[in-house]
Amino acid sequence: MKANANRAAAVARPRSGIPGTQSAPVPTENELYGITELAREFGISLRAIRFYEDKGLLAPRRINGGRAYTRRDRVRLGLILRGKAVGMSLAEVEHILSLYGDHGEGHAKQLDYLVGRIDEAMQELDTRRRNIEAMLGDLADAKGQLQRTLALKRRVRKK
Amino acid sequence: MKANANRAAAVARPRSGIPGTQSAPVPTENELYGITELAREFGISLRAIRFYEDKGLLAPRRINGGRAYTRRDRVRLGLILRGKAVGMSLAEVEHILSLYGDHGEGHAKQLDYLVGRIDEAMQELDTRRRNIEAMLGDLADAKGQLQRTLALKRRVRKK
DNA sequence: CCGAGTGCTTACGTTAACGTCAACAGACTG
DNA sequence: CAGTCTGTTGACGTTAACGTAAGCACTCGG
Repeated sequence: MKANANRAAAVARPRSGIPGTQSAPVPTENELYGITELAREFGISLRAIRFYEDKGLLAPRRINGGRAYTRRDRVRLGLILRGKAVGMSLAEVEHILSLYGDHGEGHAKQLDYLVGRIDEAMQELDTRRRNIEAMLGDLADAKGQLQRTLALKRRVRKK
Repeated sequence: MKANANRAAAVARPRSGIPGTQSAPVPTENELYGITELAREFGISLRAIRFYEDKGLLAPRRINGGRAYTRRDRVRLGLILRGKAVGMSLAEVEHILSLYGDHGEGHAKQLDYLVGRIDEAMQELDTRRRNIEAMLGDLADAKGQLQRTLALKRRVRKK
């Protein structure tokens, strides 16, 4: 267990890796996470995380053979899981993730295209939301009907 | 093609089945549908519909060996597909469908229980909806950022 | 130096949700 | 009466999304 914490810290903080080699202080964007750390945080298996990587949804750097995730990776993982919770396939999630990239350099044409894709994605999500709202409405109806039946039963019984 | 329409009608309307045998006019709840009819209407395959039946989500009566679906079946099929669109598994859909049943006879205890289940289902759906709204928000952010970048590019170019 | 703990890769197994294919039955249609 | 259409029942194939297991590497505390 002690080794556990140490190991995790070793992956998380390069400064405790090989002393001297990683002395260059990267200005921003530090904070690396280990795979178990992320797995625990999000309540999923290591296997699942590696699977997402196989599918190209994550691309952690390698430190000493082990995977090291940045904050950005962490955010992406969150988006992946949220996408799944929303009922999207990993392929769809990948598609949406591509809309978040570092397109700071893209040509205007490409950026326009991206905006279009985002609009599409938003419309699909909206459709999904409407479906959910329809189901919620139906369930509310069913519930109301049940409760009316219940009220009748109770009234009869009281008499 | 003519045979098609005739066949479909034969399944849909018992009066053109075996003349004389089906002369008793059922008061309400007529209108039967054939499997291809439903498949076309909902844009799914026959195989899928039969599959849902295997899974216990549909239980059409049999007329002459063929499946005959009532309006109620049609509604259920709609719910199934909507459930799927919402990201539910068939098992979850089945669970929800059970909340719509003809519980006109149930004991008050059971009806109470049902109301509870419905509430649960509604809460889960609400969670899903919130997730979708979060994604929509994220996408809107991404879009806004893109558009600002675009505006800058255009302004520079105009100069 | 060794065993525990963590991680990596490879490969095979599994479940859900169908699709595809084959072979066949009944009923019109011409 | 042969052909076409619609429908039925298996059996097998497929894709997605992992789970499980095996075997090896590394690293740290004792």
